[in-house]
Amino acid sequence: RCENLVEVYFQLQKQVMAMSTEPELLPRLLERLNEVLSSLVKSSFLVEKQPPQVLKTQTKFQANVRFLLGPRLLKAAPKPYVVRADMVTEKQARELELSNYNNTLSESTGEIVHNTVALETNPTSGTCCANFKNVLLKKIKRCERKGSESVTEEKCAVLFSTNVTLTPSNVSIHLQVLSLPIVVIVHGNQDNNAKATVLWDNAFSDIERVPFVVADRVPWDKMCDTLNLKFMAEVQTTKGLLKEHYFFLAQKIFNDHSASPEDFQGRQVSWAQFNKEILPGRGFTFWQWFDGVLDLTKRCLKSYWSDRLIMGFISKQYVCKLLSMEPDGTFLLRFSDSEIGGVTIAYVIRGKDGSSQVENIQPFSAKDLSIRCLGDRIRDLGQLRNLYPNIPKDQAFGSHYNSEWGGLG
Amino acid sequence: RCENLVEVYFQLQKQVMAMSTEPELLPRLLERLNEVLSSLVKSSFLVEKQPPQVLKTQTKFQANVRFLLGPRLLKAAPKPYVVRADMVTEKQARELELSNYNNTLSESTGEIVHNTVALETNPTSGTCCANFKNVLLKKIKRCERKGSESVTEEKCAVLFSTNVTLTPSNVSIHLQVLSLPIVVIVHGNQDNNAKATVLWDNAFSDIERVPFVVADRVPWDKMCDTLNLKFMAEVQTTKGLLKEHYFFLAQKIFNDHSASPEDFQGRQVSWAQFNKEILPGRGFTFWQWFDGVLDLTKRCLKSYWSDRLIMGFISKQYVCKLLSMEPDGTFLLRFSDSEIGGVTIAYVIRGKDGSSQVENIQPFSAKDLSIRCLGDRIRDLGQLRNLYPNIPKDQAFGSHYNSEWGGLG
DNA sequence: AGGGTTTCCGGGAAAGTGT
DNA sequence: ACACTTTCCCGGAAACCCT
Repeated sequence: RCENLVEVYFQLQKQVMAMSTEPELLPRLLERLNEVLSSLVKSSFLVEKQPPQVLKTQTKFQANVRFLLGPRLLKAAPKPYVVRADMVTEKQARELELSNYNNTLSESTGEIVHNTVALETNPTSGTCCANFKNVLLKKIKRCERKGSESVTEEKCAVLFSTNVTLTPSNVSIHLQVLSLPIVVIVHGNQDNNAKATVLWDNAFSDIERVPFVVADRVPWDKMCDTLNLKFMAEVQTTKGLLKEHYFFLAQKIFNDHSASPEDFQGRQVSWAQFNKEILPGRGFTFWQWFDGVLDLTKRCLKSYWSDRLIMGFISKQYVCKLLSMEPDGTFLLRFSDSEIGGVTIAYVIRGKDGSSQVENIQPFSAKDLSIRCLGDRIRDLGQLRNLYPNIPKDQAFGSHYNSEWGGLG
Repeated sequence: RCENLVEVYFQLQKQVMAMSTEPELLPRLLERLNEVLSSLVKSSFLVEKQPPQVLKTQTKFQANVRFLLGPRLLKAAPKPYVVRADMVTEKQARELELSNYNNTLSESTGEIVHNTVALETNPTSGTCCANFKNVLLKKIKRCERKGSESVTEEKCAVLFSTNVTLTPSNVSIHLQVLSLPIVVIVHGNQDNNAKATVLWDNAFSDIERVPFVVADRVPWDKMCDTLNLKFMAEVQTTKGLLKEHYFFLAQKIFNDHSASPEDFQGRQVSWAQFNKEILPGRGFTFWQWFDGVLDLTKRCLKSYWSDRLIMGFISKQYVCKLLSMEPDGTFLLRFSDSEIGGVTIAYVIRGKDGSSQVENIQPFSAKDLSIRCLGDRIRDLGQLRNLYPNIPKDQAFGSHYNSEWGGLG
């Protein structure tokens, strides 16, 4: 608790003042003490509630900053101090960081409506906060972009700043703190790509860094962890991704279908592979596809996934190999490769002569599944008998059956 | 062409000036002439393109005012004159009218963005206009409303105003003109009711009136004409409403099922009956229902209506009487009474014993018909044979058949 | 509690912009 | 021509407001 540190400071100050026996040392000691105090005070000004890291213009959002030492150092403020929130570019953030937050901002990169809020000490909780509700970014001024950079790769931040005068010492001090990096969008169709930028940044940036540099390529292992955590967080499940899933994802993102799982271990994956390059023969990037899966699973398949009824991340070819050796009507579920946010059923038809043919049903989208849920659709399809490897479908999906046909236009 | 009048004025002025033989009369004559000029000039400032009479906040709209005498009287304007557009309440409009447009506006009842536009003379067309594109009403300040009045009954207007200095005489003059009355809405769900207010006002207001008074009740005959004109304009058809339709509508709006068509002729219908009172047992007013029919017909039934295949405005009871005397499979189309914007098929089933039963199919909405059109739906239904009175359905609807079953998820 | 009124905002459609 | 980016705006949902 940093308030204790302040107490230590004041005790030290007293001691130094008392120590008037060595007058030529005193000024230097005091100066040093003041520096320490200033740095301590500045670092106790924090963003308690971050603004959304994907921020849409013309859409209200919330944020909250807290001055930990406020209750101690602003005891009898004559008029309430006001905290400003301003949009700053990555470049501006970097300059601020370089100046050790001693510069002040010249101009912001986007107008925030209702961007000043009083810094108030709540007497009951003893916290000193400025609570931004109903803040709204009206318009964003984009930076110069070089080459293939898209606006959803551009990071900016909200700078919270205020001037306060500390009560006992009467020292005036300029407090500033940056939010986490933010990607500003103007329409929902940019949400995907903005999320990719934020995910990459959050996962792979060093804690101490020049804002907002981040590696351009990272070990595939780390990417796997990130995707796994994201999947579990987004879908709200405790069942994470498995080794075979990672293998499939590696094949997809590296577009390499000959390497072994071990080969992928040591590989590096680039930002371009993650969300710039179009997957061969598809109209979307790896992340756009993966995010589609996240969305579909979150919305319609959470319980199925958590019951491990969805193999999901597996290639059509491999499914074909697996199923062709199984009895008639064996099926499994995989995410569509060709369609964003689709899940498809693969099943085997085995002739009396022992010949086998693997069929893939036209993928279901979240919209389809909101009309009739997956369980019911599986029940409807007579050609499906056993979930791979060998679970009778009624046993596997029985608890997900919802309604007989009828009802629902 | 009022420019001629100006010429007459200038000639008169010259003559009067020349007529210095009677010096004591001169000042009075001149004064009178100036009055005439002023009134002439003022009345040549017109709204060429009216703003929408149902105006939604936060939605761009256009308008255009024209100063007919501009090209004649503003020949060498030093700097361009600017026309303002301001929202005024009905009360303010009335006060302006009373002052004969000599007052100036103190405050508007809603902020219009980009509300000043230059009054420019187009050299090629020789017109002097101020063209408001990209105007937008940001917010509306509602008036005090008494009792049961709804915001969609509130009329306001746009006041266009400017100050110009006439070139030859160097007289400065304040030009003002009001738009037609406007109902301001904030959401599409108010559109219905706003349209009712506007329709009533446009149809039943006197040309000369205090803004914006209008009768509270009007002869049913006039209402019929109005509904008919509205129907034809909205649906874009040359086939209007028929006597029997009016009779049915009268029964509905007056909630009187015993009166004869002649009885209704002389009746008065009130605004309340038109769009305030809820139809008994329904959740909507007469106009809301009628507007639903307009919308449905415009969007999905235009050609059917124009081919007179839709009886439409007819009561369930009367249909029952008609059909019960017809052979099996005789059907007709009527607008649903219970559902806004629905069309239903009534048909007769006749048993071998001669007994007959009239059935009504669940009404189709515009959404239903956009999925599969009415013609196809009639084709699908095997129990339908002949359109009342006696046209084989393939003959009546054949040209409206569109697709066999299949296609379309 | 319920209807009238307004705000919020997702997402389709179209316009604008750069290449 | 095309893809990226933004604006416009409909209409569902929720909040707000007034009984």
